[in-house]
Amino acid sequence: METESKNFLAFTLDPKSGVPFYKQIILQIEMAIADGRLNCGDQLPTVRGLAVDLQINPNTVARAYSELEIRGILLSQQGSGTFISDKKIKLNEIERERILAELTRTFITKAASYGFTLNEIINYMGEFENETEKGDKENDTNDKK
Amino acid sequence: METESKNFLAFTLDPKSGVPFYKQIILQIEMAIADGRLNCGDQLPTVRGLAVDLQINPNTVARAYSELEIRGILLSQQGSGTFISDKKIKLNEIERERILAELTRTFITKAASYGFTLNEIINYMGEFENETEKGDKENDTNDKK
Amino acid sequence: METESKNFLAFTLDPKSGVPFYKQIILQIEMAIADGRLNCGDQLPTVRGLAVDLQINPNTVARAYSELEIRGILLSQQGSGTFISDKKIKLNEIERERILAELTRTFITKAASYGFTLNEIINYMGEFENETEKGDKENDTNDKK
Amino acid sequence: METESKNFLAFTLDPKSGVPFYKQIILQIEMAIADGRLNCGDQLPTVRGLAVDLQINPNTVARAYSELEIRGILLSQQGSGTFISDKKIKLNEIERERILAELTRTFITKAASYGFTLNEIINYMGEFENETEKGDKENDTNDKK
DNA sequence: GTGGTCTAGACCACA
DNA sequence: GTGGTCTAGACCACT
Repeated sequence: METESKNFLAFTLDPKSGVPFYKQIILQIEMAIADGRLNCGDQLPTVRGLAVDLQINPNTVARAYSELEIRGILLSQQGSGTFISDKKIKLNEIERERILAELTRTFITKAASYGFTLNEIINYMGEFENETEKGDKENDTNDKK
Repeated sequence: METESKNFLAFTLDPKSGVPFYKQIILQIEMAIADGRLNCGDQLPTVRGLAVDLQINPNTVARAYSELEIRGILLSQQGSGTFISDKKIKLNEIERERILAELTRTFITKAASYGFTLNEIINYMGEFENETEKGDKENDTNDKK
Repeated sequence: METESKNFLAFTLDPKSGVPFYKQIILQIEMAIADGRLNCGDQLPTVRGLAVDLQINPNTVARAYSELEIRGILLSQQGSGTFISDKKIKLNEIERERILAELTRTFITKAASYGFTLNEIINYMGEFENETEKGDKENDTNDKK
Repeated sequence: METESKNFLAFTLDPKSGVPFYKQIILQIEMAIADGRLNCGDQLPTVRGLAVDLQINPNTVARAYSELEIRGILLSQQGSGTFISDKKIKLNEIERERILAELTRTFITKAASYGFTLNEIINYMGEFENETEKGDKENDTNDKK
């Protein structure tokens, strides 16, 4: 359950997380706006298209979009699509950290259940970073041409 | 809504959080295992005892214990109590590495959907580690005096 | 106390067996998966529907489904229903063999404690296979006419 | 949780089976008498000894023994121990098959949850038999000297 | 409509 | 004393 749109925006849904699908979509759109991956005027995937990509009920996508529209974050224009409005998202650091903490906690306890210690996990993440840096540089090179 | 056992194991419930009671109990047990406050063979509070302490229905505690038992983390025995399972994870190094890689990849992908960068994640995990260490040191200090 | 779904999936409960209702449901779902009557993505009867059919409390059905969900065999989604999980087991051949060997060894040791010989076990498994085949053929015949 | 006595009698307890410990012990003693591994006059392990071996409460072993004594299958003699009586065990084939069916069903559904098919399992058991035959012959040779 | 959570209270079986 | 099972019924949230 993962999809990548034109705008380097990847939605992922986790059915096991307990968080309802529509809330997962809302959160990911908000975060994308907050950190600049989505900007004022950008078009969002269509309700139907995103529903197909994520293999969920279109009503669920519609609910996420409509809630964001009510809050003034999205603008739906009949016939042309759904767009990011100019309203600023005020995602305070506390909220951001709460989400990261939740994801991290889940990850650590799951790894711990396989017998990995906190130290082991962090060390591995360090190696992971190094490997990925190499990959990133290669990508950078490709982008520059 | 708070209770403290002999081993510095305190359960607290936050009714306002929106997180179901039984999940809050599960999370606290998982974290206690992950950071070593609970170890193989340790006995947990009794279902009824914890229910009284937390002022909730015994069924709710039983549900939390039961989920952890299904997942192989606890072992309940009629008449004697509920204990941390001593499941020995027999994995060779290659399999261990493969599992950790898989868990990490999934975690990072999911975090990326919310706009967190790899650097941000690793930094946070560092803080995460420090917090746990701090807690341990405070306990050590208290214990020694 | 018997119900039959569209796909030749019949649940029956035996109150005299001493086996808890929720476990009887679990066993029947497991067997239906093992012999192919239930496949990835198939929807199960609704909690309330099955409860009415079996004339038991919906909580009892929910408990059975919930245990199977925790074990990763089912996936429940609020508002849409309960489905057979499409978990893809990614194991290479070596790991597969290791797991089967481990399971088999444990099974044979346990059976030996009850005085069953390896030959006896293998013969029984043969009959077990034949029974399932017979059932399948009967269904095939019924389907074709 | 496994122990082997002098009489080629191995007790195994499965805490996850749901069958109470005392019943597992009773069943295994009955089966051992029925198939000749235990004979009239044979001494059983002491209550304490078996409890230590199986890492369970002595009361549990005592309960199993006392239930068998009430049924005339065991005889306890103050100060000397517990012995098999001359009472015949009438374990009909139906009961025996029921136990084997239960063990087999559990084994098969567990293996199925790892993606093994019934055929695959049975084939593997065949190979397993061949390997073990070799081992048995070696043992036979050793025994003859 | 679907499943999820929680309560209250009963009864059973094991150690 | 311990945990296990089941019911009845309420209320909530998601699709």
